[in-house]
Amino acid sequence: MNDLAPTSEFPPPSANDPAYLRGLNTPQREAVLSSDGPVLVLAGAGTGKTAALTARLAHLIATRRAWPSEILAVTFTNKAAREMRERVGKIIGEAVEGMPWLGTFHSIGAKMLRRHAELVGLQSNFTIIDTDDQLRLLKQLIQAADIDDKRWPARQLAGCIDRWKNKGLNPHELDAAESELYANGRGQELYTAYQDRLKALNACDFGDLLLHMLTLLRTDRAVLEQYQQKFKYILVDEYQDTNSSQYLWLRLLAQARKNICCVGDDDQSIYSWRGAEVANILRFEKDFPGARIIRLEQNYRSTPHILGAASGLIASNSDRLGKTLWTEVDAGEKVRVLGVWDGPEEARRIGEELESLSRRGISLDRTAILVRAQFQTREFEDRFIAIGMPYRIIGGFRFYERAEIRDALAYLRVVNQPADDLAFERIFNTPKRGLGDKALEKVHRLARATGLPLSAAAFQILDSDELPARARTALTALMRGIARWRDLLSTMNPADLVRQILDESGYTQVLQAERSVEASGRLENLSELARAMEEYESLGDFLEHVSLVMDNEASAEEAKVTMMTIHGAKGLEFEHVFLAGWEEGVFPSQRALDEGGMASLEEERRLAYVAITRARASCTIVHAANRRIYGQWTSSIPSRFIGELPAEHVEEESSLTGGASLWRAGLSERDDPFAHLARDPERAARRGPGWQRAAQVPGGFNATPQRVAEARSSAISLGNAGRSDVAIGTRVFHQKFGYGLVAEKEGNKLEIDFENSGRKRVIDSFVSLA
DNA sequence: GACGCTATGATTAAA
DNA sequence: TCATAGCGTC
Repeated sequence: MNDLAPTSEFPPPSANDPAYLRGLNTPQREAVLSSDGPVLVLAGAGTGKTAALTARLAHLIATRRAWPSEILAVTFTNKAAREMRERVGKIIGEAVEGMPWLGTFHSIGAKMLRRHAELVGLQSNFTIIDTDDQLRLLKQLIQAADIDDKRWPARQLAGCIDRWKNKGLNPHELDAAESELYANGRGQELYTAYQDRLKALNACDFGDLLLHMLTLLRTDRAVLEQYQQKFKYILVDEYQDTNSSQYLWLRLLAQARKNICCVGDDDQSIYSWRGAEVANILRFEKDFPGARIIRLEQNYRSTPHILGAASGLIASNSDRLGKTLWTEVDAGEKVRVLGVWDGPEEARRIGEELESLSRRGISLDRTAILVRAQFQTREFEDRFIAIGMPYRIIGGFRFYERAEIRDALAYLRVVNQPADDLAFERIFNTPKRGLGDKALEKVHRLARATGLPLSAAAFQILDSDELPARARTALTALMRGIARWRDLLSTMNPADLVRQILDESGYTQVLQAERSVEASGRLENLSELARAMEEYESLGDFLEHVSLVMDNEASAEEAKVTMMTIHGAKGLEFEHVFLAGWEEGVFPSQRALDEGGMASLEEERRLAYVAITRARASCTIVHAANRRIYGQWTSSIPSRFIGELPAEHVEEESSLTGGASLWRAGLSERDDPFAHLARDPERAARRGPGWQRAAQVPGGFNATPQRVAEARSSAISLGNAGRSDVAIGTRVFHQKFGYGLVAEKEGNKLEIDFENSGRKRVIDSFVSLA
């Protein structure tokens, strides 16, 4: 147990203590006051980690050890960053405004990268593409490489690339085994092509924000030293979630001064599947010899039974740094384990419990239902709609992922960054303006032939007869718009600009004409977007913000029960928590077990630990004997995690004859709840990784990066000299118009007298010598 | 180019 | 079961 005696080297609490130290316990004080040298704070769930962290920041600034601008403080989510900024602001006041380096790994990476973009072959106004753009781009590359995208889906390649970037590997640094992960060893080739393409588009994906910076810090001594000098103190939240790339990045930055403080909890590491390495936390002492390790173990959140149940469960894991959570609170309910017949009953029972809590005057805002996977929320939705139980589901679509928002952003991106081909493709025929695949293909061909971005090629193609009259009219209107909007960019504020764009592009009109509830919701979202933009001075600022930060704030009107995944609940707490679907196959997830074996089981167990420790006053675990999975009724057995809860902290209840304890005794791992899948050989065959093996058609893809070209805002020729093998009088052939003689030549634009179609204006890259 | 059918596959998720 | 992506037809 902890004692109240102060650590000898630090002064004991006194009345003269600055405000930020008051109310902290001994280890928390230690975490705040041990400002110099490497420190690892192992902070258990609910142990006042954020309080200690913010106090530490305040302490560094108050004691003049560093200016706010000399502290690097990184978090994983915007929410955490915002919260820290707010709390530090409360302590140190205005000075928090001067903390430019408090943010997420990605926002800080982006900020640094914009300063040094040219060193990695980008311009500082590079676009940050999201996963949607990424997939479309990869799809194109996969097709260009003649790979069957059925066998080797773009998603999978995206997953590999993500993985490589998480590990800090550039394309040339992949070994054969990594490259083997995609298309029989063509992973490296595709990764290279992808990176080249991104550079040509003057774009980055999320992983690049870290990887490019890491590469720079590794290879450019001047840049590294600059930042090592700048950051006197480094602070890292949720250290157990760092991936290799982030780890290496931190280690380089911290190497000079070694004033690094990492806060984390190995028991709450639940993101290994997205590249997090618990090993980072385990090897901290090796990386920074003499590091001070501080444990925060006093829990201010949960009752002893809840802590006891959670601690007992996590004790089954191996390789823990080990912490013993304790609390001064001494009363409280046991964790309740409830066995029900099936999914609908689970929803019914939890609904009743919530109603009863509500009747006892407990706000539904303080309750939550946590699930392993999003699909489990459906059962509850059905029930709650029926009984009128107010609920909110966290997760799913975010604001900027909505189609209309992405469309609007695509317009802005094209205006802001002419080389953004992905955005241009998106708006090309949105709203529908009669420009189909054929027209896009033409523009593509010209862009490829000239090395211009799509929007520049589109301007050019208007001066020719390549497009049918209708398409040309439509494209002319679009391009005139783009030119106009680009002109307005410097004079008009971004909010007004987006309104004008939506208006003039016909986007608003189409939605207004629809007159559906959906459409009006979209219009609503778009005006919300414009409103959000009013805070920004330049479009560039806004786009940076939106790609990294924007998320939808939950509206707080009526009290509602919250439904979300356990992953989503990490870092949150609720008075009363319901944990649904604790059955083998659902939780622990069969899929995780199949893929990762023992390591995954332990991660699932940590997930269970996170789930239980979200609860302050009560925690109810529910398991159903029958559940419909993918439309098939499946009988299931209670999760092994239920059996691992220490009996003295648990109270069982069952609506079934025989009781839940019956199952607990005998049935453990022998039943496969997904056995029905195995009985259906055709379905089962599709589950295995066997389909990944297949011969690939070899094909060459030209990986040479295109040069990033600025498009002009008018349709004049870009000074292109045109082909030298074509002159007036040359006989040429054109796909659509046939044979003809060149009559006029101006740059790359030709006027040709065609034998059958008369005189036409065409662009030289569309003709061949006859 | 729009619509409708069929095949397919299906955690967790931040920036 | 259910959502979606891709394909084929009008």
